[in-house]
Amino acid sequence: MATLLTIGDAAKASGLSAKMIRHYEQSGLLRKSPRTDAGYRLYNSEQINQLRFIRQARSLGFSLHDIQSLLELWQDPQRESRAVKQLAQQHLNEITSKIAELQHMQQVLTALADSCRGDGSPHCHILQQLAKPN
Amino acid sequence: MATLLTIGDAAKASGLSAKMIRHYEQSGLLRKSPRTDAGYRLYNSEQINQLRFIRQARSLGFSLHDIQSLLELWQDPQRESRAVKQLAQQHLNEITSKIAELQHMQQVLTALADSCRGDGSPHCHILQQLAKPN
DNA sequence: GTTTGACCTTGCCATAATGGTAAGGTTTAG
DNA sequence: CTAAACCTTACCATTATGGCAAGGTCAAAC
Repeated sequence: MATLLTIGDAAKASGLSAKMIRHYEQSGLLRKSPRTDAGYRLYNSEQINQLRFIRQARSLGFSLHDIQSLLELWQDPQRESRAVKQLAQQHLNEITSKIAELQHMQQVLTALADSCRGDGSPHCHILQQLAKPN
Repeated sequence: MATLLTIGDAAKASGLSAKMIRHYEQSGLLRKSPRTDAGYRLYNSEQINQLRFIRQARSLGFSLHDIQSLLELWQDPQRESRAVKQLAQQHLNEITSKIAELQHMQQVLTALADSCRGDGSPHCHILQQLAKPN
């Protein structure tokens, strides 16, 4: 029953690109997959699940480095959920800082844009402000 | 009166790194600066102002590509503030989308983390969820 | 006058994740 | 048999920044 998919089908099934699947293999995130005689990679359903796992973790913004740890934890029956939660919490902290940073930019930039007429005249508060020797 | 600074002092005065100043020059953002006989770059106060302009635009998240446009607009007395405002507005839109994307991650990840005990047991809702064939 | 430390120069490599392209082999359908 | 649609590897590009190395320069101290 072990249906084997070539990389293109594995890509479709997982939502990743074939390019990225190769890249994950080459960077050690995935074990080298078996090949046909012609050298084509083949994926079984367990590996498709791993690819989906990776895609979902990527969609939450985890780095490949973190995902490597997550995969190891996932496959370790002896894992402590503490370790997983800690990874998640750290990543959440990074997300939160990035949001804060972007919101700060957003706030400053909004104020600047609001104070620029945006018409045909050369006068522009945005440029004035950027040019100020703060 | 034209006080000339070497690149290290220009870096200190502008808040950029010497490395980046060279990089900006090499990538066409800045004109090639004059050199001493020994080949040291020299910066006058006008150029220091440009460097500050760049630093401030970078701190608002503008790409170097956008900054090139901003610099050109800044130096063009015939500019229309419309053009500047449009750049700012586009960048603001990108910032806003990124914030939304990060907030979505934050929300999903917070819910996941909250539902993980984070203790010594292997059971972990985070891993379960990542493994689900969504 | 020489040494020394703090500069400066260029050039190359690395990062993170992804896409593109090119040159060539394989498989499948017509 | 041929053409389309796959697959393979290898290399290059992106974005902004940092690091390192090998070597030239300058100023101050001795």
